[in-house]
Amino acid sequence: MLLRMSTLLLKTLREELADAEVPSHRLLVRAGFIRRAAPGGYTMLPLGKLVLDRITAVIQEEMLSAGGQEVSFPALLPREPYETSNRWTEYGDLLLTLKDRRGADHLLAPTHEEMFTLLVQDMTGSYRDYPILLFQFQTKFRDEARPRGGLLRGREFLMKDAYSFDLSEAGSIAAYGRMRAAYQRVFTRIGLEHTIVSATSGAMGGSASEEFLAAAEVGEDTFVGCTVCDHAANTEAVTTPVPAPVLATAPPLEVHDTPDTPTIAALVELANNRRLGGRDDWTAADTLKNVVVTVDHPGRDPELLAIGVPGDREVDMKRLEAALSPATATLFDDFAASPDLVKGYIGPQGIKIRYLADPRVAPGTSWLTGANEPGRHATNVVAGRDFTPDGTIEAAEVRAGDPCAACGEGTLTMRRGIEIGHIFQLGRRYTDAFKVDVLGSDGKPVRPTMGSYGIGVSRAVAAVAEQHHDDRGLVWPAAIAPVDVHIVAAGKDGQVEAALELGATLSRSGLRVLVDDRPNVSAGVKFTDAELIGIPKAVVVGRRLGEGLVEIRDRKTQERTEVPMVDVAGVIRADAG
RNA sequence: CGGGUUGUGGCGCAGCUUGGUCAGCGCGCUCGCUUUGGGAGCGAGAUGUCGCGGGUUCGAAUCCCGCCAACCCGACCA
Repeated sequence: MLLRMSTLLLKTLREELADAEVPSHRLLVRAGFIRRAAPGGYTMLPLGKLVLDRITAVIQEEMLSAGGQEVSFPALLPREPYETSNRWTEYGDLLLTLKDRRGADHLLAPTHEEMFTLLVQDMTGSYRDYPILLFQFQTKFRDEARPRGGLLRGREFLMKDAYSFDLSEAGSIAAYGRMRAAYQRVFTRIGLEHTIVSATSGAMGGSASEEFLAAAEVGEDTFVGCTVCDHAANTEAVTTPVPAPVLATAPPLEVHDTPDTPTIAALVELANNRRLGGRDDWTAADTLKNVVVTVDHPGRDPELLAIGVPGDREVDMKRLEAALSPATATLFDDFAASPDLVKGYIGPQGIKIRYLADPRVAPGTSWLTGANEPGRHATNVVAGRDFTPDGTIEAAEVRAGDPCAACGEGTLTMRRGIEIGHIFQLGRRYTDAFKVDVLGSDGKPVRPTMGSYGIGVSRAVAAVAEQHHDDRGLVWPAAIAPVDVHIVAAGKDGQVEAALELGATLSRSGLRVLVDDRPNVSAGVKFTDAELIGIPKAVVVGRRLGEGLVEIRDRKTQERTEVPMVDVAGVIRADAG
């Protein structure tokens, strides 16, 4: 393959786009890989399409060698299957729906669990047909409230989704393991430094769930690692170690007048000033903060729910929603309408609504909390004695330095990442919904269990750009660079002709080649563009052409070496992906 | 969904306060000549429904109303 810059649909921008913030977005636009075409929708220009296709090829290769079979479903689907699985409502506003000319409801699919399940139901009937692993590349649609970051979060994006169907739990776990390994190979091959973290499965439903996060400052996911063990988790999935049971030796509950203390800070200050309970060492962590939220279950009436967390912590709404999924939660503030709930002075004792507590609010722990009367708080409020939560919930914010639940020794560190892959065991959620049964070897019906495995392909382009750039531009990993070598004709005197000739030679030897043969463009411009575009190797055909020498530049290391023209293919090939 | 900021040639911006040679600048683009190893020089050009709709006015990029879009922030605590 040989591309000539003089004819390539490419326009690099000298100046920054005004509204591009994140590095990948800025650079991909400036270097001429993508262009915005719609809110949350991007056109892949020739260079961008080449990268996308190379990533696609890597994924396809690994999926096939993991035993996958490729199919392709429509993106435009009727409502019924999603009605059956309940996702028409559960997916909420994120689902991009439309009506056809007859008024019938359709959707532009956000993922394709339903269609894969129906296909397998349609085409299998016997245990002999299993196990099955299917995958596709497909444009997915989500009606994002706020697309951002260019390719990082769009309303339309390319995704590889795969689904495994097994008749045994062991088979399903094995499929999960194979896909997990395949994903590691994919991300390693395309040059993404990634961490596998425990996750929640969200609106897709399911149990065991892990995310592949590419570390990047602009990532929307926060994940934790452990200083001692190799535990890693999305903050949404972090579990809080339950403190050792405390003997219930606390003195009886006592109510105090605590005027003007609607906030934890004011309460702690007053408690110390007045030596509440004979102490002057109260801290926010001794208090129990009770937050009321309105929970919206899809297709059901909203419910009021109180959440109890130690007073030194905020409620993390993302963690809360993950814990309540598929329901969504909003902070409740209509206290005028609920006289039972005294804003700023809520306590769990005798509360009339459902009450879920942080795991730290373990039986036997004693708290300073609201007395459910204006201007009054209670001390020695003991969990399990003075109140019993309706359950525990992981909704409190996670902080660096929190103890690790996995090993019990280390503490948590926090980083940000881009979700580039998500794998989870779906179980029978969809095979149940569609009543998929096949005949087992014993003649009895068996219901397949599923796994679901997704990779954001277009997002991966941006993730790679986030991880591989410098102040001059992009620095593509060799395995997915749009081409292997960028030949720059630096000057005059037949250098363009020589560059094209060299390009043709390299191309015949199987390399992907881009030749900057633009006439009347100065060498400086060509060098700057080459660095912006970020091809791993550049070959400069320039002033020593007469001696048969050209310069090879490594984009990443900036290293320059002069080599005889005849050796170029060998040197490039040694490093090409 | 809320808040903030912004919409003026392909890109980046000025002009708006105080309505009337305000349709302007830089980059890019076209043509010619020169130049050619680090975003070249000179000369000559082309490109605008000033986001959209309505209103005020003799006259609107500029003032008023409505809408749309983009970007950023927040999805905020007892």
